[in-house]
Amino acid sequence: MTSDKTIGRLSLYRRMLNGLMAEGVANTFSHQLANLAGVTPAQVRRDLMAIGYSGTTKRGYEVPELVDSIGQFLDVPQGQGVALVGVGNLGRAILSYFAGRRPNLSITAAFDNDPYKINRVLHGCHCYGLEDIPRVVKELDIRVAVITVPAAGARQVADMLVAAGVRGILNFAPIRLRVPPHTYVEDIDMTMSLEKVAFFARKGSASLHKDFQA
Amino acid sequence: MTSDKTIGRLSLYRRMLNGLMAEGVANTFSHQLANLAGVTPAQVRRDLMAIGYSGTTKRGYEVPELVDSIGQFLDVPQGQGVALVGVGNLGRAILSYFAGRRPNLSITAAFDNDPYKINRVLHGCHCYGLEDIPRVVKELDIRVAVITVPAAGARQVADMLVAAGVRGILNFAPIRLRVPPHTYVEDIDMTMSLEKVAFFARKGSASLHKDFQA
DNA sequence: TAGATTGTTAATCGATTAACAATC
DNA sequence: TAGATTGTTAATCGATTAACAATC
Repeated sequence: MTSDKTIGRLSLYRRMLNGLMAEGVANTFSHQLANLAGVTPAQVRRDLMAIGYSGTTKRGYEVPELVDSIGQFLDVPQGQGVALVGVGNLGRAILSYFAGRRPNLSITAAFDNDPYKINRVLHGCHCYGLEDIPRVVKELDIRVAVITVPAAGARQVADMLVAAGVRGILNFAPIRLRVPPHTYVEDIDMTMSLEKVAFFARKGSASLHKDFQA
Repeated sequence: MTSDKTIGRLSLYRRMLNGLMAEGVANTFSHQLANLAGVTPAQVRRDLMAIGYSGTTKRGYEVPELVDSIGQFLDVPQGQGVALVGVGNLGRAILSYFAGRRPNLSITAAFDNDPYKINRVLHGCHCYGLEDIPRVVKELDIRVAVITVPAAGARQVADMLVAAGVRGILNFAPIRLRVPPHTYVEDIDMTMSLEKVAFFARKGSASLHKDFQA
């Protein structure tokens, strides 16, 4: 019963811990990790408790062990393939963004309906036609997809992906996808986000970011 | 005391209403709008109540009037300028994404430290050097910025923007910015989002998207 | 009127925070 | 031990939902 938000924070914690490891830090305390991730120490402890990792009162949390524990909890056992549909400006930017970033979670197939893009390799990723979605998704056993097509085509693409076996979608199209139960959709709505920022920039709301501890 | 989430939903409602207007629909009911936006009818009514727009029991909400009301609530009186810092793959994709989309909220200045990009025009937007941030932000009276630089440079960029007068930041860098109070930061963390999707795709969580009403 | 809808309050739900005993 | 930290429960907080009177 791990919540959506908990999973997001675990992803953050791991990133911070990787940063600490790179600096050669061997152990950390909940308040240090909390400060890096921007949450409360109690939150950190609750989240780590949820994945069954225990610290000690002396040293807190062992950084390499904790990274490992989070990985065991979050990651697919063997590297998960990801599909990206819609190789426009945004799609290409995302291909490049994820290229070689997380070997465990890399985009392994791209799809577009532009004949000039089909059968080319972009950022190390082969581009197929949309009609190849059923075949390629099944062949590569892809369960996760990113949708970066315009709103008008997003629903049809989502239907094809789900029919081919995709169970999680990161959706950049500004439209609500209709998916069957047990299919997870995460929306990134850049227009909505920018409008929110503009609103609060004008209204002077309190910061979303809590103040840091000195 | 309008919450973060309410503002986001208002942005969604407006988009749905614009779609309805394009179809020539003159009035709508809370349950119809709720179905389009993926929230409950009660939620829609509460949100619209918050901006002071009233429907009638006979016709529900007048679409054009409501679009206007939301605009008056959300939008800056005269078009707000937006700065974008970091004209890499992602930055260029976002420039293109917002180019001409919302005339009321368009990116009016881009910044990068690459000499090959400086003084060029990309997607209709002039690119300046990072050192021009203080001057240009003040000259154009920019209050909103998008950060698409790598994590290593994001904090420094945010500090420059805030010092120059920016009060809202849409941050794509995977790092927590440290901003003074009354500065609003909205993070879009694509790596975290994709990890969440991969997790729930594997674990088979219930869909984030509630089932639609038939 | 009857029926559907709105505006608004009360109840519910879930997540976060605060508090504190247990531990080293 | 004393002091700082962890694990865990209880209290709090805020947002969402349910319920219902008022309205046309």
